[in-house]
Amino acid sequence: MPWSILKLLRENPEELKKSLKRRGMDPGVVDEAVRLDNEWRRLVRLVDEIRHRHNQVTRMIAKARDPEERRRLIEEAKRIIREREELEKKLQEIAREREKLLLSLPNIVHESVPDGQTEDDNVPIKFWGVPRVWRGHLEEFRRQTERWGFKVPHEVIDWKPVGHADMLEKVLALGDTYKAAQVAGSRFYYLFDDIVWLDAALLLYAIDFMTRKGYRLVLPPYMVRYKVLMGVIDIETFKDAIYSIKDEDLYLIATAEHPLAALYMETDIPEEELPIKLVGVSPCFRREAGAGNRDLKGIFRVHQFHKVEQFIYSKPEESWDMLEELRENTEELFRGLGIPYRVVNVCAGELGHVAAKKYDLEAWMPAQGRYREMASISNCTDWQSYRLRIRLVRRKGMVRDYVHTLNATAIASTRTITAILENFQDEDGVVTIPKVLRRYLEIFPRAPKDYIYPARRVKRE
RNA sequence: GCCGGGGUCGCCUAGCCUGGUAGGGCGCCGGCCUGCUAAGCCGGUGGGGGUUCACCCCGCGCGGGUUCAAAUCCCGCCCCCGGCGCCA
Repeated sequence: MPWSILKLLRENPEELKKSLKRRGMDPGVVDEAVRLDNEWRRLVRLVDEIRHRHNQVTRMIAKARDPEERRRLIEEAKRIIREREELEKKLQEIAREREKLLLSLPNIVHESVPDGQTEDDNVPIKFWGVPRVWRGHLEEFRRQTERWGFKVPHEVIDWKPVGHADMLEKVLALGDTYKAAQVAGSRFYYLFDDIVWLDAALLLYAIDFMTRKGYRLVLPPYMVRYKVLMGVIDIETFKDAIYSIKDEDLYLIATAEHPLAALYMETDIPEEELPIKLVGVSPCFRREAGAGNRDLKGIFRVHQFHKVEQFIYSKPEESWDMLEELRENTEELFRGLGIPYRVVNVCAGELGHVAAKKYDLEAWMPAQGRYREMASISNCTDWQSYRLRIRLVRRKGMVRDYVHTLNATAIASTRTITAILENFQDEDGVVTIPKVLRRYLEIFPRAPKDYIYPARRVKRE
């Protein structure tokens, strides 16, 4: 019984309740789960006993030579079956309920995760870069940094930067979300020319960086079966995020994490092969059903984008170090781009079912005067591997444990583009392209190299 | 999409026709033996329950059915291989 949640449920249900309370969930499900688990175990014992009796009689029939004896035993077997069927029905019912409830339980919150239920309760652990802060945002900026005791060096500017949505559509005129809305709906987009080059360059930058670190490059399926999704996300996320294919058991992936986690489903991994480090590249499709009217303008929150994703299968005892490695990778990528950011330790209530701990990397957005999520870095411990039956086999004693899975954004194209548009525009609307992207652009004659120029003059009041 | 062949306990494989406790090899784990290594010998090797080494149940791609009894017979689905068709 190596699954951490079941283990805790049986050995220390109070701890499990605490974890649920920290997530702002009803801890009552734990009592219900304990009750169902006990009842299930009781019924398993009963049913096993009857099956045993039936097996005994059945074996005697095979041996019986006397026809009268045989007839008598078959009658006896039939009688036992009638008795068995009733209990089996009950067991099946309880087993289903138990399974449903167990699979609905969220991951156990790690002790280093801060309390809290909203974004405001996330705790910044570090700031990097020298953010440009418009004079009108100064007070807001101080609140977002000093509240946590950080003194963040920043450059004060007197002109107000243009928001990423207006930069894209009005200043640069390289995106059209109105036409896209007509064609596909809101939260879709057409991108043109330099922005498309930028998208491609960002992906290559991340792929190059991650593969140099020894991560294996993977292009995964963009659609997966229902069974796979239930192995990697919870039912709520499924409803809010996942697009399905009509008349097929296929669903568009919301991130490469899903097919990467499933790459080893129903597999025993020898411990000497761990950690397995992958970098996936794929489009991501998200319904954003729970998003309401948030970020309706521009390309910050959209139904499709490209992402380079880091993924690690790890031994349980190494996963917390791996989480820090993934965080460092993502940070290095954003430092390379020169985008000022902070890293927050996401509070218990905002974690999502799957993760035991999660960091978000948030870029400073000079036009909004806020840090906004660019990347997220999670340790899912054995939550996914239990469901997908991914185990590691230890040589010593041939022990089977569940591996730990971790995932992290390397680069999500559209979001990173919004950060570039806001951070690297000058007063005239010219956008400077991060130097690290140059090598991925210079081989193409028509790609921009150093700057993206505005289509029209920036009007300021 | 059609026709044919196949999917067995980590890997390979026997058993299927003719229903009656799933056998062997490799690998691995533990032990014995042995100057060392190798070989050899013995036991173990999936999931679950349990009074935790007694024992029991389940497990032969998945799900149903027939039967006292299903790896074995029947039906549906998934996947793999070969052939045909279609196709960027």
